[in-house]
Amino acid sequence: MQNTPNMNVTGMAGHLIRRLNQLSTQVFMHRTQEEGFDLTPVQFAALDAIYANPGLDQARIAAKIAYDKATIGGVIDRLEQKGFVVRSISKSDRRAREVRLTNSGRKTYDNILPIVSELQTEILAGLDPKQQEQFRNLVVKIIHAASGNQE
Amino acid sequence: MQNTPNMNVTGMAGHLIRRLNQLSTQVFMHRTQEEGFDLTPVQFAALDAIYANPGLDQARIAAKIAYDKATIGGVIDRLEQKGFVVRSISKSDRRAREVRLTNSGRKTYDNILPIVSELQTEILAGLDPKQQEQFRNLVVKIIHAASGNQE
DNA sequence: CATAAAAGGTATGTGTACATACCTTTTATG
DNA sequence: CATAAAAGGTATGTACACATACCTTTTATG
Repeated sequence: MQNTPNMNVTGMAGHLIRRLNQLSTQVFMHRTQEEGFDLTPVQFAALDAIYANPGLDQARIAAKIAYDKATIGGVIDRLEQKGFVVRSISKSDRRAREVRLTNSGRKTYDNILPIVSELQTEILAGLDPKQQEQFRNLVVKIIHAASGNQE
Repeated sequence: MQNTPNMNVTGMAGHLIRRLNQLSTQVFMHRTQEEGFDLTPVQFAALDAIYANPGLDQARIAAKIAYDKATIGGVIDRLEQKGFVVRSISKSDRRAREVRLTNSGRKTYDNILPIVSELQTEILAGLDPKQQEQFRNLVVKIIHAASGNQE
């Protein structure tokens, strides 16, 4: 299946990637809801970044998980509504909002993390362990090539 | 990088896939806009499905490109506003809306297809041709495993 | 053939995703 | 040190993405 001008759209990388993302999101939502959680993949990613870096401001959170600052604003809004984080104005920079987990947020994160870790394998269920490893390596290579980036 | 409970979120499959999709969408939008087109990846996918199957109804289009019928409704709305497609009530089933390309839609599709084909390689720029092939094969395997599906 | 179930679409609501514009605050520059 | 440029956030607008509810029409079943 070469990427010639004759290739069907459904065989193109972009289309396959979109479907992969659909699949990934669906597995995440179904599995976590089954366990009684109410978090989206993005909300979980933000929670993770804040857990690892208490007091991080929104711009830094956005950069860490590769998001637009406008998007992250809304995500933090919803995490705040759910009582998982609190925002406070930074003393060193009055423009910045520092974000921290509440006890509820920390507890939720601790409880959901093993489930999220586990469901990663479910997303890649079509691949054996060696292929899963291969897949991850290829994706990391693609992402790194596309942007001089962080992690 | 095994997927252990200790794995960082940014190394998890779900997160990598989300970033891949971001990248893919960005390349699509930037390249096609550079060439003067105003189409999203989803709009292009719909256009392709209609091009290949004139008179297809919305439910069938949605199934072909793996979308929710509610989402496809909006996508077709916008393609109609741009003058690329027309909708008509099916004679054999008055619930169904048959969708067809206009001359403008056909011309736009013909002109944008080579650009979209080309940009697929740009998305996977970090991989050599053999790895790109490997990547596509792995993704197809994942998607097929996740759903008894069409193509 | 009457009625229930199913299917095609639209409407509504939530949540990304991001561009652009805007306001405030900070930093850089002359 | 005044002012411009840059950075942090919010607001607004467009476009997915999908769940749920709802209406209409078709199909299945007794």
